[in-house]
Amino acid sequence: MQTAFERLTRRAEFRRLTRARRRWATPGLVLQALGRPGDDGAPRVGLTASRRVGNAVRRNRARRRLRALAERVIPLHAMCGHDYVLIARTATVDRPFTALVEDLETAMKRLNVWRDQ
RNA sequence: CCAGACGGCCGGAUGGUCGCCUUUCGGCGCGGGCGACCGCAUCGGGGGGAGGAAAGUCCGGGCUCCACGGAAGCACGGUGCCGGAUAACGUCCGGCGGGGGCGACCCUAGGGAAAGUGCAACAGAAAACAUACCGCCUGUCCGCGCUUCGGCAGUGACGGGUAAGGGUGAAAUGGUGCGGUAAGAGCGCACCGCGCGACCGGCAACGGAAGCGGCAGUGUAAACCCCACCGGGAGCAAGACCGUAUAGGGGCGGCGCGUCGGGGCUUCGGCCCCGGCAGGCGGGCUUUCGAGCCGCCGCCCGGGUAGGUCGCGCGAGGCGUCCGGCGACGGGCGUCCCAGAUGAAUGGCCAUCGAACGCCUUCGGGCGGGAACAGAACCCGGCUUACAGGCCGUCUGGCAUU
RNA sequence: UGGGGAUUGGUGUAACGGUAACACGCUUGACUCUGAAUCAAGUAUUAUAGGUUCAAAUCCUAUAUCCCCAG
Repeated sequence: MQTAFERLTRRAEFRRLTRARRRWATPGLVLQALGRPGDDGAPRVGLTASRRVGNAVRRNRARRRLRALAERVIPLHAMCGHDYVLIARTATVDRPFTALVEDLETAMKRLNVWRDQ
C-alpha cells in the first residue's frame, strides 16, 4: 500500500484550513483542502463532526465512516503536500457508502486536488 | 387460564474481508553504552478492547495540591422516626408510626408548635384571645291591643343569662343519647374520642395498660426559628517531570576610549577639524577619571509559554465456593488479570440468520420490515433520568377442573 | 470540572402563599363609501412531574431546555 496519510491533530491546523475558505459541500460531507507551501510530504487529513450531526453515538459513527472513506480514497487520489478536512453532515450516517465515495471524489475534483493514480 | 405485585437477568447472532488502539513474544536493521542493557524503525505471531445506564453531575469516598495548632467555636450549607450495614453517604437493610389497596404489596423530609416571632386571603358575629350577629330564656319601664279587671299575648327601649339552633369557612373551643334547666351548658351520667399516665414488653423508635382528669394552648417549621448530627478549601485542566527559540530573568568572566602628520582655538589642563596608519563584533550615555549604566561575547543558575512524558489502572477488583447474619453485609479458601484513547482507538464494507412492529390471510402461513436508550476520558460506592423487546423465580386475587 | 441564574398569552415584562396584571400584537364586531385612528369583546397547561399547605406562578424535590461566569 502507498504511503498513507497523517492525521491533523492541532486546533491551529484546522483553523488554517477554515480561514482559507476553500471548500466544497456535497450531500454527504464537506471538504476543505489547502496546500502546504514548501512541503511535499504525505497528505494530512482531519475529521470533524460537530454537535449538529447528533448525539455522541451519531458523531462517532459519522467520524468513523469518514475515516474509512479517507483510508480508501486519499492514498490513491489526493495530491501530496496538501491538508484536507472532512466535515460530517447530518446525512453522513445514513448515506450509502458508495455515494459517500462519489461525494468525496467530486469534491476533490472541484477543488483541483485530484490526482489520477 | 385471566388480572396483578415483587425480585433478578439479558439487551441482536454468525461468518468473510480491509483496518485501528493497547499489551506481550520473536526476527531483521539503525543508534547509544566497556557491559548488563536501553531507544528508534519495520515485519510476523499471541492476548485484550464501551454500558446497564458509560449519560445527568444530585450526593459520598479514594487520590493530589493548598491552608493549619491535636483542636474548638462562629457564620453558612446539608441531613432529620429507631436500630444496624459501610471507607463514607442524602445510599442500603431490618423494624416502628401514619396513609392507600380485597390482597400480594406500595407510598411516606416522619425531631420540636406549653422557647419565642410571623402568617391564616375571601366569607363569617367571631380566626387564636377572647368574644355574641340572628336566635333562645328572663327582669324593669313606657305606650298600644284584648279582658271575666285576676291578668294575657305581641311589640319597642334598657339590662341580665346562654353557647342548644342558624349560616360562613380548609379550620368554630369534643361527638351521640339520657337526665337537668327559665333557657341552656361536661352542669351530671353512660358510651366513644382526647390529655396525663403508675406499671409491663422492647437496645430503641414504639406498643400495651390499671388508674386519673370533665376536656386544657387550631394549623403552619418544604415560614423565620430551636435541638441533634455532618462538612477546612480546591479539583486529574489536581499534581509531578522534561523542555523549542530570532522570547525573556539572575550571576560570574571577558570585550572599549589607539596613534602619526598638518591646521585652528586655548583659561596652557587640553579641545576641535582634515588626512594617513593600525585594530576590531566592539556602539551609545554619564563621570568625582576609580568607574558606572545600557550593549556584545562566553559559561553557569532558576522560572517557564508551544509541545511532550508521567499521573493512568492490582482495585473498598471480578468469578466460584464454604461459613456467620432475617437482611444490607462480613469472613475464609480457590481462581483470574479483564479498555486505557487524547481532533480522542474499540471500527468500515459485504453476506446469512433474525425479535418487535405493519399489511394480507384459506389461520397453515405469506409479504414488508429490519433492532430500544445510548459511546469510557483519574478511579470507586450510590442516587436520578432514558430504554424496543425478551427470559427466569416467588407471591396475591379471580374463574374453571380434579 | 466547578459555580450562578432563567423559563408566565404570539412578543417583551409584572404579580407580600389567597380572582395571573400591563404594553404591543393577533382575531372578531361596531364606527366609515373604504382604510387608518378610535371603541367593545376575545386570546394562559404560569416549562414538565411529584410533594408540603385549607390554598402554590410563588415553598421543596426531581426532570427538560436555555443563558452567564471561572479555569
